[in-house]
Amino acid sequence: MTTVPLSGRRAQAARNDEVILDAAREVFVADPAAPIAAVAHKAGVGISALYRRYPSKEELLAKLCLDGLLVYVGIAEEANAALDAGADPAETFATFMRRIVDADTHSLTQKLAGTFQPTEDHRLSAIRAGELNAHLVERLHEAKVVRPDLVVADLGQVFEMIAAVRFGDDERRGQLRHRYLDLLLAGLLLPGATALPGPPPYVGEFASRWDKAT
Amino acid sequence: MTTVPLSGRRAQAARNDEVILDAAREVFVADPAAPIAAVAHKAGVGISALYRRYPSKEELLAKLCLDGLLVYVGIAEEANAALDAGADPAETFATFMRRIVDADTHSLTQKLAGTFQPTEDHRLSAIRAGELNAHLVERLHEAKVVRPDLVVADLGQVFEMIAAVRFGDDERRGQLRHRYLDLLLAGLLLPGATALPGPPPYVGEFASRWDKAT
DNA sequence: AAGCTCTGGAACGGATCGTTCCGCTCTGCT
DNA sequence: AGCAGAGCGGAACGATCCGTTCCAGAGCTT
Repeated sequence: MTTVPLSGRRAQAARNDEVILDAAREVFVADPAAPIAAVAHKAGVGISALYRRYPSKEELLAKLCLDGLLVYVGIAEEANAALDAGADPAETFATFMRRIVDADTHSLTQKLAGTFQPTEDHRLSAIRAGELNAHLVERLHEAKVVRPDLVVADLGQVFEMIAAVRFGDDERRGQLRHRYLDLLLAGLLLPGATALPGPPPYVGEFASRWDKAT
Repeated sequence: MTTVPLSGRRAQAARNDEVILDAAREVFVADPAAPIAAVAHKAGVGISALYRRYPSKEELLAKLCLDGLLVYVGIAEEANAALDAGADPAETFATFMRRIVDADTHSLTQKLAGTFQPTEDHRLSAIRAGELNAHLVERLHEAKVVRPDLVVADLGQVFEMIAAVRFGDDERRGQLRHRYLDLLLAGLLLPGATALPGPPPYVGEFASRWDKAT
C-alpha cells in the first residue's frame, strides 16, 4: 500500500507488484494448473513483468502459498486469543470458520501444495498452523461446544469440502459456501447426533499432499 | 458377466471388455484428466485394445458417465420406491445418500462432465435423475424429516463436497467419506439448527458444468 | 495353411506451456 | 537535449505431453 505517489515508470512498477500478486492469486485459486500467461493476461501486463519479479512459476506459487498460510495463522491466532479472552466459544469457532472460508486460504495452501518445492518457511508456518488448530480444538472440547469425536484433522477436511463449492462469481460462491459451512457447523456443534463412524482422520494423512509430483 | 468360458482368444477379448471399463473407471475417477495410456496400463493391455472398442477417448468418457448416471438413477429409484412402500423416511434418505457416496457416481458424472459432448442419452438420464431427486426431496419434506430450507440442488453440492475427500486407498477413503456424510446428515436432518444463510442453490447453476470446453 | 481377429506399442502430429530473448518505451539524470 | 538503462510486451523456442494412427505379429478358426 504505497501511499506516496511515485512518479511515472517507477510508480507503475510498484503498482504492478500488487496487481500481479492479486491476479496470480485469483487465477491460481480458480485453477491451480493455470498457465502463467493467464496470470499476465489477468493482470493486464506482459509475461516479462512476471519474470522480472519471480524467477519461475514455482517461486510465484510458493509465495502465494506462504501468504495463504500466514493469513490462516493470523486468523487462527485471533480465534485463540479471543477464546483466551473469554469470548463465547461456539461463536468464536463459527466466526473463525467463516473467516477462513472467506479468505479462501485453503485454495492457496492445500490446492497449491504439490506444485512447488516447499521451503523452510512453509514448513514452519504449517507447523504453527497445526499448533494453533490443536489448541483451538482443545479449547472447544474443554468448553464442550463441539461434538466429542471431533479431531483436529477434521478442520482441514471441512475446509476442503467447502472449497469444493465452486459455482458462480465471487459473491455467489461466498453465499453458497456460507450455506454449506452452516450445514457442517450444525453437525459439528453440540448437541450432536450419533457418533461418527470409522476412525477419524489423523494429521499424517494430509502430509503427502506436500510431496512434489516430479 | 460371461459365465460361459469362451475359449482362448475370444474369451480374452470378452474379458478385456470388462477389464478395460473397470480400469477406465478407476483411472478417471482418480483423475478425470488422465491420459488414455494410463487406462491401458492399468488394464494391462495395449492402446490398441482400447481403440478397438471406443473410437475415441471422448466416447469412452461418455460411456463411463452414462453408466454413472444410470447407477444414480437406479439407486434413486429404489429410494423413492422404498418411500412409497412406507419405509422410514429418515433412514431411507440416509441409506440413499450412503449408497450414492459408495458408488461414487458423482465422480463419474459431475467431474467427467465437460470432457465430452453429451448425447441425448445423457440429457435424458440427467433429467430423470433430476425428477427422482425432486420427488425424493418432496417426500422428505412431507415427512418433515429434513430441515425445511433444504432444496433439491443441495443434494448435488453435498455429493460434490463428499467427493472432495480423496485420501488414502479405497477403503480408507470410504471410511472418511462416511464420516463426513454423517456430519452433513446431522446438519441436514431435523431437528435442524438455525436457518441457512443466503439464497439456496438452484438447479440451473449446475448446468454450465456440462458445456464442453472447446 | 490361409485368413481373420485382436493385440502391443512405436511413431506421428498437434497442442500446451515455461522460459528466454529482442526490440521498444519512457524516465531520470547529466 | 541526449543518453543510459530499467521495465516492459509478446514473439519465438524447446520441451513435454497426449490422442490417435499404423504396422507387424500372434493365435484362433476353418
